[in-house]
Amino acid sequence: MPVPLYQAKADFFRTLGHPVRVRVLELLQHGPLPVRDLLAGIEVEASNLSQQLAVLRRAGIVTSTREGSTVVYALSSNDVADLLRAARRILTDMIAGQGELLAELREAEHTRPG
Amino acid sequence: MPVPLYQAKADFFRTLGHPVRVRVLELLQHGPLPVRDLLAGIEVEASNLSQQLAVLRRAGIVTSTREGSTVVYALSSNDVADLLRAARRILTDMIAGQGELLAELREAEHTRPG
DNA sequence: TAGCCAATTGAAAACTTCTTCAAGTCCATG
DNA sequence: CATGGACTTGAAGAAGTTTTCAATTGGCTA
Repeated sequence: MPVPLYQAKADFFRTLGHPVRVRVLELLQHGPLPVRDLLAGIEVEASNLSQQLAVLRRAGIVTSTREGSTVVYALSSNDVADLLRAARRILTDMIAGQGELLAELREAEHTRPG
Repeated sequence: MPVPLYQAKADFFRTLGHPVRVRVLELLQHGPLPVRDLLAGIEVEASNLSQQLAVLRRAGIVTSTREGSTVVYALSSNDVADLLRAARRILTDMIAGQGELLAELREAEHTRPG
C-alpha cells in the first residue's frame, strides 16, 4: 500500500516550505558545497542550519558526504533545479499580476465612480 | 522593501504543502471547476475544503467567482501546472531511486560480508 | 591523547497550522 | 418573505514545526 501520490507531493512541498531550506537548494543548484559555504551564504546559526539540512536529507532531496573534517552537500536530483525555476516563474507572474492590480486600484482612486 | 524572494518562495511552497490543496490544484489543472465538483473529487468535509481553498486564494494561487448559487475556482496562472509536472518528475525519480536502494539492500542481505 | 574546529543531535519552549463544529452569508425558489 | 442548498467563516483545541541551547561526535594536529 503506497503512500498516495498527492500525499507524497504535499510532503515534498512542505519540505521546501522554509526560507533556509530554499536558500540551501538555491546555493546547491550550481554544484555541491561544504556546510561552511552554506553557512557563509545564509544568515542562520550553525545548529539551525544543521536542523534544516537534516530535514532535506530525511526527505531525500539532498545528500551529504564527509570529506575529512568537513561535510559536503549536493542536490540528489538535477530536477530540483527545474522545480525552483518553475517556482520562480510563477512567483514572478504573480508579483507582476499584483503590480497590475495595484495600478488598477490606483487608477480607480482617481476615476472613482460617483 | 520587498519580501526577499527566497521567503516568498518558501511561503509559496508551504502553501502547496497540504494533501487537500495539492488535490485541488491537480483537479483544476484541466480547467475551472465548481466547489461541488472539487468536493466530489476529494475526501474531505465541505468546511475543511473551504478552509483549504481560502489558503490557496489568500496566496493568490487560485481565483474564485460566484456564478448564481455556486462558486467556481480556477488556477490563476497556467504555470502552476508546469510546477506540478516538475514535482511529479522529481518524486518519480526519488521513488525509483528508493526502489534501487531497496534492491541493493535486499542483495546485501544475501551476500552479507563476514 | 588533549585540545580544537566542524558539524550534528536531543530536548524544551515558542510558535504555526490543521481539524472540527456551530453559526453565518448569499442566492434561488416555493 | 420563509425555506433550503451551497459555500464560507470564526474560534478553540489538537497536532505539528521551528528555534534555541547545551551536549555530542568525528577528525585533525600539536
